[in-house]
Amino acid sequence: MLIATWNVNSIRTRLSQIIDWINEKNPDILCLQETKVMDDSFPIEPFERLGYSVEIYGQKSYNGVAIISKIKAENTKKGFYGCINFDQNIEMFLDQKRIISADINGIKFINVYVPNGSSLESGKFEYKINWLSCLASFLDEQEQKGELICLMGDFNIAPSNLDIHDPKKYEGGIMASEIERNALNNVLKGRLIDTFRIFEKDTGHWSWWDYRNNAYELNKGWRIDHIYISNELSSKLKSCVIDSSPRANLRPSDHAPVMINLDLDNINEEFF
DNA sequence: ATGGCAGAAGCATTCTGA
Repeated sequence: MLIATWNVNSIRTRLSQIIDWINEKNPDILCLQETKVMDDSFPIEPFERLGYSVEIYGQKSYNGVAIISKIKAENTKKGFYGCINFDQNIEMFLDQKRIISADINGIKFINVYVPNGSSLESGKFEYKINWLSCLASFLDEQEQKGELICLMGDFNIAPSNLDIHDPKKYEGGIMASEIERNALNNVLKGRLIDTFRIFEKDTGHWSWWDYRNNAYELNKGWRIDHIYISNELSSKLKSCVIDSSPRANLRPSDHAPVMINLDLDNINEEFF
């Protein structure tokens, strides 16, 4: 089962590139971020023609997430719905459409677009840390229910300095601060593993390159798009790759898709 | 410290992103 995540930076601008990529890779599940469109304007038909069903949670201009899947998703939840462990006011998170989750093949897929945070001094940074705290509560609830998890998306955090092309320049700053890394680790809590790092221990692998300063041509990137899975699924994990090729397209997204291969053939016998 | 590049909204320019 091929499972992918891709921040496409506008579904409408990137539609033909996404369709081309689906035809090439044939993913079973594709989670999108930054669709930047309201639900009634989301181009569902091109995906349905290819045999996919589509779950969307969008808004005008900003944010927006979607789950495209061959097997129809069930129990779709949009936003921090049912976040009973969270003692803060979640009202502040309702206007930004950044999380959608659904059950497919006995696994809860959680697709996130984590706020960028702008800079450590910004109010947006506080929002980012609070948002991650709410995500941690959301994950706690799933764990209490015994769910098998695949948490994926654009996290806007480089988990370590190996994930930054120039750590001396950027460490401690936005996307590379201890505060953000601690907040991310509080989501993962050792129960979720970074699938990319199972296969690749070295630096030099990026999922995002700034549009500016010729960053892609100079290969000055960051690894901020991640796929995490429950420890219990680790024996099913066959690969994790970043496909940087779409970043070389004309009018590309600034992010590249990340994809795992999960062998779920016998999962029902094993877990249920 | 700032801007650089890109997309959306909407029609000049601003806001936002990372």
